Amino acid sequence: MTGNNQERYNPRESEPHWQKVWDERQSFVVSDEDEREKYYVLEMFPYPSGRCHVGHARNYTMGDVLARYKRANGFNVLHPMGWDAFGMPAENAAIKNNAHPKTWTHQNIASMKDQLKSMGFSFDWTREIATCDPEYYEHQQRLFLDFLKNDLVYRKSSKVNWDPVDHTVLANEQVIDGRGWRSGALVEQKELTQWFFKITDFAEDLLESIDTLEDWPEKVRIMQKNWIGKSEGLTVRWALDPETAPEGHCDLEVYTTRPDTIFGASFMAVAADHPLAQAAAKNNPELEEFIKECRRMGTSVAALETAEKRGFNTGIHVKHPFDDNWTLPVYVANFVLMDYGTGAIFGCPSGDQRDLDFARKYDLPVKAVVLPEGEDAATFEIDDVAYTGTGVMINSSFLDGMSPTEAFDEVANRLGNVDINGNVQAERRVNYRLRDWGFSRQRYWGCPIPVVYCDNCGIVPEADENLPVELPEDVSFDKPGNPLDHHPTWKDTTCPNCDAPARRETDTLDTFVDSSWYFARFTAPTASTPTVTDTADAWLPVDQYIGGVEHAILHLLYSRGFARAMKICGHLNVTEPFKGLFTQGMVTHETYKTSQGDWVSPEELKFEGTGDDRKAIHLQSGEELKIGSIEKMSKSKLNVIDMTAMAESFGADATRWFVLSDSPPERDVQWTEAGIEGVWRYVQKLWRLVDDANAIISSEEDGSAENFDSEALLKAAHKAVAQVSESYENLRFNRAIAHLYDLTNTLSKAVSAIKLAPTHKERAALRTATDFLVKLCNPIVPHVTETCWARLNKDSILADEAWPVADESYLKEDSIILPVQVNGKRRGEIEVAKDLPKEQVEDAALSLDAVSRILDGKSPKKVIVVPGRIVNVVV
RNA sequence: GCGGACGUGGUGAAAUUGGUAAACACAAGGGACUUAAAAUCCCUCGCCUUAAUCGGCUUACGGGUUCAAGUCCCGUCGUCCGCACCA
Repeated sequence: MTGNNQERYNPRESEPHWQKVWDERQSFVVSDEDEREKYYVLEMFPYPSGRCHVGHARNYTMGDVLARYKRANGFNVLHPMGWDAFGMPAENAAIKNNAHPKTWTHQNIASMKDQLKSMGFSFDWTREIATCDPEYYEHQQRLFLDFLKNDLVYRKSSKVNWDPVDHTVLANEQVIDGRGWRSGALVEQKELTQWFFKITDFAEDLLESIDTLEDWPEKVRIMQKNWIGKSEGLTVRWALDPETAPEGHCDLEVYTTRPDTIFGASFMAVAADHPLAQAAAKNNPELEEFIKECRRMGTSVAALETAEKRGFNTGIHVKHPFDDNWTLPVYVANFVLMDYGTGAIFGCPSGDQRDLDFARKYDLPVKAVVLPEGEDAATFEIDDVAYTGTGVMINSSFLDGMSPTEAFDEVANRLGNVDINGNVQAERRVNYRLRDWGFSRQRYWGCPIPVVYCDNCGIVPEADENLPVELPEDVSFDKPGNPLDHHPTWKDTTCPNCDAPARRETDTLDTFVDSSWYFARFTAPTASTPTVTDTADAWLPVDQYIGGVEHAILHLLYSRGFARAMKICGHLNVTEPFKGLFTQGMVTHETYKTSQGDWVSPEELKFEGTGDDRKAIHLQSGEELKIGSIEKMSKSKLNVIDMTAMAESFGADATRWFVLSDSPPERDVQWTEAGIEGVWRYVQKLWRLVDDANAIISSEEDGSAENFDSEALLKAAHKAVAQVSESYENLRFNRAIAHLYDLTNTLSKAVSAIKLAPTHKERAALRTATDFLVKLCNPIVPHVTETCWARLNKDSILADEAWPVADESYLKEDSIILPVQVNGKRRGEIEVAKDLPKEQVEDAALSLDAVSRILDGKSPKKVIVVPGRIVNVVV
């Protein structure tokens, strides 16, 4: 390092400067007319919670690096940004601070947009959309009406969490230990008629097409497959014992994927909402109380399934399909879901852990019916672990000796021919775990559902010319419940059909609807129809979609379902909206709470002590805070670190580099600022190094003596181009950074090796290596590299420059170093020509001192030569 | 409870996907330069043993497959994400 330059790179000056230059030149504004090949990079758009946090920084930096890299590679890159702007926090702010959701949201958007701009992200801001703007949701309403016309949405009754004190519907998140978060009242389940999107129409296609999503992470594909949950089973009708059957009920239909275990059945269980349970409860107050208790559990599956398994014997009995004299009790059980299958099961304790736990609890028989290989039928017993594997049927009458698969078919065939109360007793049925998407919300801050209820005409779609159905602004949040419903006049309208007075739908759409098609709207953000089909087809699918793993199922599945529905309605022609998916790891942080249970932000506390004695002290009150678990950064838990706080001290470039360095992008990271000083030093070093190199490059004098190996420098430079390009291509940003450090170190050594006037060759090598380094770093640190580029006397800006190309001839290695192992342990290494024949490699390895010492004159048992990799001598 | 992942030095991690474990960094320690500090540069840095080399051990834990395992298989423990009204 010559180190004679005492100047420093100043991001405070350079960053706004280059942002202005890019802005003025419209460097990132993309045109539909461009002839070059398209590339659509999209990061999941943010909810405008107020400020961007470092998790956002990680997400958007990844997308930006890819966008800039692809642009330099000659693609016409679409890289838009917008706002997922409807949602509960805006209403909560309205209740808490008396801020109107619209004002609150727009202020947040303005502030977050400033933050994003200051980070130098290459978004095409001319395409910005906010889902809460009528210009956006008008088209969403159009989509809704098209779906309605095409039979893709419908109404049905379903359950919500009901707060009986606040008279309001609660989100699962607002139910804490079975109580409403504000009122503290025990939550009840309540039936409401709501709007549903028929995503199950696409279940089979959504499942099958997963195999075509080759650029998706395997884990997401597995999760979606499991979520759709296709199973092939049997519905079986069990005759009720007439003695015990409630009036009007003669059989009970269950769904099972294991009809082979039918002789292991020991009880029946139905959901609390099952008609048979309802009927049985009519003259059984205790059962009625039990059912009521089940309804107090909230609606989330996680809550239901983690609750203690409980059942209530209804006194009803069923007859076993293969034995009239065998009756089984019918229970109402809190773990049976009305939504899945038929809402009723038969319990086979030996073959299902949950059934076994239930049987042990209520002292029901446990009979093994599948014998694992290697066990003896006479002694095999189920203790407290159910056996779910395969084997041979036992204790199962005519099924004995069959495999479970054969037994499945046998049961299906036999019962398929039996008539019970006018129906076949058993039918094969393909079942999906996937349910239709209930997307009505009883809230204000969402897209109004454009339908009208007319006493004459019933449910009437709003006329197209009346769209958008706009949210009223004069709403009050004084009382709980849906402000749209409370509004004195808003719901009064006239029927688009008959002009009679009518009422508007007061439910709004789930915010997941907003994000299920925004990627399509970005392709024509101001069009007077939801999309312009040709334009959408030209841009879609999104080539690389980047966002958190937490969206692996719902958002991505809904979007896939919407794309199919939009295709049916003619808005798109693609089926799969996201060709490539990258799920970044979450940025996590400790959480802190006061003794009252209020969350405290990390900015409002200090630490005392270390290790086990570490204490968090609230700055304001001096109170010792409870240090909670490490969780995903979220506004609701206040464990967020502001995105630009670091940028204000160290610059956007250093922040961008920092969030990508070290950790692989798909891995969760616990946020820490440790290391940012090192990045700051690197940015300074890069700038200084370019400056020093430039001084040498631009000197006119050619020396005659070599200062450094210029061939080696060129080799390193070209190798870096290959490695860094490959890393960007595969979104392995941490590896790209390691390679960039390597090239920087090599270049830096060359520059500081210059003691005499450099030769012409040396200056040429330095020029190439320096240009490459600056270009390779540019996607991550675009501001400082533009400054460097200008320093190198270039008359272009880097944003317009093409990506460097590695010269293959520099990438070849003539000789390689092979490690030599003896019995799998490394004992030495040999340097050999790259294509040296195996025998000669073997000889070279055996002649190593370390090897011959161990061999001690004996000949080896075997020598394994893996070309280009390793030699292993087995003794 | 169910589904999906992850676990490597003081720290973040790398390992061409079964082939030299610890690349590249951060932190720490030592040194050079300086009146001093900052900045910068050089050196050391998994553990044990040794003056140093040599040697031995080491990828959460316990088994297994293989010439060879961080990587594949089985089990255990821990952490995180999702579970349909948070976004």
